[in-house]
Amino acid sequence: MPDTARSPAGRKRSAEARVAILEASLSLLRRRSYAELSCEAIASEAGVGKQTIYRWWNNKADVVLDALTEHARAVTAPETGTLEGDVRAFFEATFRLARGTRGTGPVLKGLMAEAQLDAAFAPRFAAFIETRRAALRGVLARHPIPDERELSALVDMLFGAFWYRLLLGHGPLTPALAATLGKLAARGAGAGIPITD
Amino acid sequence: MPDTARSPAGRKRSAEARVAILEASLSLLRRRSYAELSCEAIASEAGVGKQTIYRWWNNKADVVLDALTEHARAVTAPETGTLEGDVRAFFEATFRLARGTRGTGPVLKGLMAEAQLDAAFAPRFAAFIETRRAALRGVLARHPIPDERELSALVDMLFGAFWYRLLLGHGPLTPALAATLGKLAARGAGAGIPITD
Amino acid sequence: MPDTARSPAGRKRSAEARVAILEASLSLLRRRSYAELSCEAIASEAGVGKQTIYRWWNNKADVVLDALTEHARAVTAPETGTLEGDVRAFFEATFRLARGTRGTGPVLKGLMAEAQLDAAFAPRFAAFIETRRAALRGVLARHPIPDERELSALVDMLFGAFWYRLLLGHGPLTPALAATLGKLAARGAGAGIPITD
Amino acid sequence: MPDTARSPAGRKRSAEARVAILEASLSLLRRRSYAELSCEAIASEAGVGKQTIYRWWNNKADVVLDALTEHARAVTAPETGTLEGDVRAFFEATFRLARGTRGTGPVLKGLMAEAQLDAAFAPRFAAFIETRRAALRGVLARHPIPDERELSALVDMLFGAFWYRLLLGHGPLTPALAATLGKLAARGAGAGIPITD
DNA sequence: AGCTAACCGAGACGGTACGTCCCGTCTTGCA
DNA sequence: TGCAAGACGGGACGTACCGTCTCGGTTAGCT
Repeated sequence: MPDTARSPAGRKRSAEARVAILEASLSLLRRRSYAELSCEAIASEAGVGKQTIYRWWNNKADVVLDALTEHARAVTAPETGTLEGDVRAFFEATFRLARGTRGTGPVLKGLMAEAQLDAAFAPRFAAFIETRRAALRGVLARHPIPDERELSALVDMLFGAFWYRLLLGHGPLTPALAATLGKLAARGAGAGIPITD
Repeated sequence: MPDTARSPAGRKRSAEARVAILEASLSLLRRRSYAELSCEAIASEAGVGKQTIYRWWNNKADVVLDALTEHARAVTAPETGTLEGDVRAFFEATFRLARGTRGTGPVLKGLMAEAQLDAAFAPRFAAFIETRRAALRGVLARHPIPDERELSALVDMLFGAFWYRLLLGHGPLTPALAATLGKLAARGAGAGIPITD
Repeated sequence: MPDTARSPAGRKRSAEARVAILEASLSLLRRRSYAELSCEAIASEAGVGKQTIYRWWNNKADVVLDALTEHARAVTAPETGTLEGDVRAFFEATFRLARGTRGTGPVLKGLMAEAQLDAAFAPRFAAFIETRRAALRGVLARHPIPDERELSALVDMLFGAFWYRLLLGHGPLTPALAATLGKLAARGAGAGIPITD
Repeated sequence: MPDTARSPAGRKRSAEARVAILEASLSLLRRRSYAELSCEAIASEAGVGKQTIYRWWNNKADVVLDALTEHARAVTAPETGTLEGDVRAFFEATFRLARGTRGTGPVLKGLMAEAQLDAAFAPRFAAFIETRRAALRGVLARHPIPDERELSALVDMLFGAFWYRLLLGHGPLTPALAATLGKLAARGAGAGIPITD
């Protein structure tokens, strides 16, 4: 008995409506801030009923996260041979995306904000974030890191610096910062240094 | 001519109303989340007209930041003699506050969220954050750090790790993490290592 | 091609909400004065969102006028054979309604007040008033009135006396007054008198 | 000792403040409607504290009634020899005032409205109105009117017509109307007609 | 070919909070 | 004590969105 899952009766989900909603979200986010976005505005912009949004998503954060994931390219970190170079390259790419043409940075900030205010959204956003953390872990794993606890802390420090600057805006996300992060990461990982703990 | 600064005409600001509002905010935050807080509820809880809130603050974020600043003890970082120890002590104290009895952590998350959504609030929150960054810089300044750029990045990495974990909640803010941060900071600062840049 | 008038899209107006609002208005007006009435109280009493009121009416005056029109019985003026008798009967009925059980008088006063304070409401109230004026004109038209100008003035004098007493309250709206109005109207209409203008 | 009434201690009432308030009211009423008037605006316009208004008046209606009484000329009705002529002259003057340069009409409408909404103001406004009614009674008293009840009704009909048109605005307050009122009043008073009641 | 269920757009619904306006009262310091 | 200034507790305003619900109409797969 291969498959008892009956194909559900009734009309199928409209692909047109789905992409219209996702694109309307991004289109509105180009014109106004995340805070000014509303599900009503998305529905209106997309030429779609509000129910069609709430049928498939929970709220605007959910929609935007979906839209972002859809359009987001994975940050590709070329292998440079050294941990310093790999980290530097990873964050140069990350920073470029955050500063990017379509203003991914502001949207990320909005989603992070929503994750703080909406307990139901938090795990969904955390899952999205986890993919990025995993990517950085993958980069660091190319090189010997003595301790799991230190590796975890290092990932948090590196991404933390990124988010901290992104959210507070007290300093720019420049290639120079990426370089410095690479250098400090290399030292912190104890590249070539006997750990004397 | 002693002082030409005339005392402004009219009734003085009521200190009772001010503290009633600040305490009502904190009282409500003990019972419900920051997202569920509203200016109307604060006014009602404080037995105060809404206008009295809007006369002196812009929104709930402003009120809560004020209340938090009022009640916040400065994180005291004892001198331990080593950079590692100082950083470790600083973040042990910081983590303790964030986990603290009155739930400072969730409130900080709410304020950070608000700073992302309300452009007018962002600089006020950034100023609050800046006092904490300055404190950490003061701690690091006890020890030789070669480069201003690296110092700045190190501060962002350390506080970034704190905020990153606080906001995402993927890992705990334990003394063990504080210890690891101290260790990595010491290495990153190049303690005893010739910088070969 | 029978009918191109498409039914408008979307959910239909709720008849329950409409009558709940109108009845809540009247219910509240039985307990408190028109001035003390508020749209918020109506919404609360009716178990309805405020927006549902503002979607279909402009303010409380609009709602109350609607409610009044809904429940108002047309004043029926029996034919008595003479102008004096007809006018007398008309105003006996009118006075009875104004003194009436459900306190139509106070509500009329409130609406008249609103018409003075709200330029947008004035024409709606005037239209309501016009139906009453037309009724009286109909009564007078049963009898020969020499001049349109005098007819118009007579109508204004008769209704004016009613409103003047209703609004100022310096004299009662008794059947005796209705009788006197009938008598004066008959004389003013020049019953049996050659007009020598 | 005839008078123990001590002259009250403290500063005397400021005449400047009083006239400033009354003139500010009229000045504002020239620019905006009665409904848009507020005590706060009067105080601001007069350069006066709000308390100074509330010390001597109850609300804006009280102030405006005072200002109106202050500036109002009594309507003078010349004796013409006939009841018709006297009434006509009286209402020509009355209409002229209502249409007048400073827009007395709209202000009267506002006060009448207020009298409906504010039970405390109603008797004060009624007293003001009574002076006008007494004036018209005086005019009619020059001529023989058979019955007190009819005299009273006639006054209400005449003033009623005036107020009815003023409040509803369905017809103009022209000299022609004054003439018609005079004519109908004369007939109603039974000028030369044997009352056969 | 019809049935039926789920989809779709539109938009009204009950509800919450917003930020503003004005009320009438009170406090403050000066005249 | 009066006065200008203006903060205070309070109440209602009219608006914006929330997330849910009804409409009438459309689009499939299953009988």
